[in-house]
Formats: sequence, C-alpha cells, structure tokens
Amino acid sequence: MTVWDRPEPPTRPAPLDRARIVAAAIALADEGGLEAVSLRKVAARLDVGPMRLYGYISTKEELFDLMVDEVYAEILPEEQPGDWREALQIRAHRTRQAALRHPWLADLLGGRPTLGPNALAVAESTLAALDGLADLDTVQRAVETVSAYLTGAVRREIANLRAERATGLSKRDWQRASGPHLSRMLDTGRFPALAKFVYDGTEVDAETSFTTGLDWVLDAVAAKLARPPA
Amino acid sequence: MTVWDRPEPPTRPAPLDRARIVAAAIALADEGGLEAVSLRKVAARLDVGPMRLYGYISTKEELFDLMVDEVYAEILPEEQPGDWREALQIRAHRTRQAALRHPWLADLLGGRPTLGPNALAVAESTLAALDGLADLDTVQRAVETVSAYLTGAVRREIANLRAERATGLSKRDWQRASGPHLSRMLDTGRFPALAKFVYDGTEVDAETSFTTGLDWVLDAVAAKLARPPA
DNA sequence: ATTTTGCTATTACGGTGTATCGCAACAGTA
DNA sequence: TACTGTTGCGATACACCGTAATAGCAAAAT
Repeated sequence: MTVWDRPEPPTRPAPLDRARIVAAAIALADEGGLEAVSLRKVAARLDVGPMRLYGYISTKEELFDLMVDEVYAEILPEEQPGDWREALQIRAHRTRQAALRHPWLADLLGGRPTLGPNALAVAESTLAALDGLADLDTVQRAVETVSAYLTGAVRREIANLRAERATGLSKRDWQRASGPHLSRMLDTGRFPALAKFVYDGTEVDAETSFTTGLDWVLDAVAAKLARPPA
Repeated sequence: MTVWDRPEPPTRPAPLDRARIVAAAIALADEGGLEAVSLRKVAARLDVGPMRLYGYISTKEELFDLMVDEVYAEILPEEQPGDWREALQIRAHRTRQAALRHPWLADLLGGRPTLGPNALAVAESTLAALDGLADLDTVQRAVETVSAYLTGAVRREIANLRAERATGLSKRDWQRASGPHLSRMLDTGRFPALAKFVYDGTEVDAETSFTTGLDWVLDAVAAKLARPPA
C-alpha cells in the first residue's frame, strides 16, 4: 500500500499561541486601524474558528493589551544610554516612531495601565536612567510628567495626521480652505486670537514640534533634578 | 360634539434637536461609560426610532464630537483671569474636573481635532491669555505642550482610577497585593529600579501629582516666554 | 382636489463579542 | 482490546450594533 493509497491523516487543529494571535491582530490593525480588528477576522486569518481565541484571551480588551505590549518591545531601546536626558529622549522618539508605524497605538496609549513584560521593561529602563539623581518622589514625578506629555503629543499628532489624510490636504490648507467650518467660525470675529494664530502662524512640521515640546519638558525636569525638592 | 367624541389629534413626532440628543448621550455615557452609548439607546431615551437621529448627525463619531464639545462648555472659564499662568492652570483644572465628572471624556481627549464652538472658545481664551508675551510660534508651542501634558495626565489618572475601581483597592494595594502579576514580575528581579519605586515610593494622591507635573511644565513655559526663542 | 415633497418609521443587512453545548479525539484503566 | 472519563475544539446561538434601503404618510404646493 503506497502513500497515495493512504488517506491524509486527520487534519490536526492549527497550532496556535498568543504570539501568532497578536501578530495577526497587529497586521489587521496596521492595515485598517483598530476598528478593523475583530476576533472573527483575527481568527479567520489564522484559519481557526473565532471561539478558539478564547483559550488564549478572555476578552477583546486583553487582545488590545497584548498588542500594545508587543509594540513596547519595539520601543525598548537595545542599549542603555549614559545620560538620563538622552534616555528619555530616545524613549520618546521610539514611542513616536512606533505610533507612526502603528497609528492605532495612539488610540490605546494611556488608555489602560500597561503591565505587560515589555511595557514593564521600558518603565524599568526609564526609571533606571533617572535612579539616584533625586529622591524617589521627584524621579517618579519626572517620569510621569514626561510620559503624560508623550501620550498627549503622540495622540495629537496622529489625530491631526488622520484629519489631514482624510481630506488629502496639508494641515495649513486643511485649516484654511478645506475646513470651511473653521474659516466661517474664525470669520465671525469671535475668536480673534485664534484667527491670528491660524492665519499668521508659520507651519511647523510635526517632528520638530514634538521635539521642541519634549525639550521644554525635559528642561523642567532638569531644573527639578538639579535642585532638591521644595 | 363633545371632546370625548373627537379623537385625539394625531401624535406629532417628538420634537428633537441636537441639544436633546447630546444630553441623552451624555447621560448614558455618565452612567455606563462610552460603550453604553449606542444610537439605539440614545433614540430610545428620547422615545424615537434610531433612524431619526440621522437627521441630526450622520455618524456615531459625530455624536461623540458633539458630546466632547458640550463638555468643553463646562471647561470654558466664565471670566478671564489676568495672569497667563493662572489661565492655563484654571483650564487644566477645569478639564480635569470635567473628566472626573465624565470619565468617558478621557477616552476621547486628543483623539480627534476639536473644532466645535465651545472647544474653539476654550482655545481662544487660552491663546488670548498668552498673546503678546512672545512670538506666535513660541506661544503656540507653549499651548500645545501644556495641552499635550493635560491630555496625557488626565488619561492616565482616569485609567488608574478605573483600574482601582475594578478591583476595589487603593492604587498601592492594587499594585502590591491584588496585582499578583505585577508582584510576580517584580519578584523576578528583572526590574530592580521599578521594584524599588513600587515598594519604597510614597503614595501621592492624584490631584497633587497632576498639579505638580503641571507646574513643572508651566515653569518650562515661563522660562521660554521670558527669553526670546533661540 | 390632486400632486408633489420631505420627513418619519419600519424593515433589513451584515457585522460584532461572547455564552452555551455537542462532539470527537485522546488518556487512563480494566 | 474495550471502555470510559476528560479535555478542548467547533458550530450554533443570542443579543446587540451602525446604518442602508425602503415604504408610508402628513404637509405643502399646484
């Protein structure tokens, strides 16, 4: 009896693990945004029934948590730099780059406490860079303040980027021309200061805007680290 | 022919406007979070068919936009303070208070450009407070940096608050005991700095943490306003 | 009086997350 | 080897979602 006569062995269920599930979910999100991620589509991409996923996740929110932590692996710098300031800068820029690669990250950033191993590793490396430069409270405040700025800045940048892409126009053009609503509002004269900034302000690209704000915050941190807390 | 003989006049459709729709949506969100807001439930609360809403909004996202702008009305300070720093502080605290009243605001903050009349009014009053204290670019950078911090800080606070409420424990207890995952992670010794902060750090209440970080950022702004830009 | 128009209400479609449950393949025992 | 208990997978089912299409109907226009 040759191989050809014997039937195929019964199809074993596709092997599965969290890594594969998360990878599929991230691929979907990268292609179509967070809203394109459904358990059914993730399962379909793995040639598996939707219910199968519940062995590895117990809720969709947990899948999002795993996705975020996976991205934190991209954010974690491979080598620890010497200077605390550089450490924070690198973390910030790597986070921003990750968000540009995975815009859906902006929707999740700061939305839930991040307790995954990679997020913890990032937190560890950040705290380690500042450890000993001031008392615990000050260091913690420093990290939290920079993190808050980071979350907000990344969110805004991605939000603006989406708005621009939706209209296919540059930020300035979008504000002036394609946002007839905004133009109309500004022309009412009820927002003189705002109008001045929109019409007379120079357009700065997102990266330098991000970096400048970050530097300001880091300057503030530097000042507090230098002097012991009040 | 008495009144009793005459039939009731035909029931006119319930009068509707955006204000009523938004109010119903906000009530729903206040009670059950953003996820409790569905067009069907909003409509039901107004004794109206779901499709009726599409005369006033064309998508659910637009309803969210309206909700956010409605909250900006609560944020807008009634009188303009003299000092720019005080203006930014007041805005920040009013935003935070609004988010504590309407936790779902944290989910939406920074998620989309805010172009509603109330949001514009807040932007106007903020820019007006800083207008003339430096060149346009610097002022814009200042507002954006503070706003980014504000978004991130509010988001984190609400996220932590939810996590605590979910377990019914204080933040510290949640981290130490009820977060067995975190404890286990920290006990691996892979996160020494993080462990030190979690175990030895003092617990600071959310408000002072928020205020302190804000003051740091404002200090940075003050420094840049004092000195003309590089 | 009749036609047109502009809302309104109903129905329907294609999706969602997840609880429930029957079944088939395996492990262990007699 | 036969049987039985267990485990985990898949299909089915439920309740709900946003919204497109459509049918109905009262007011306005002719």
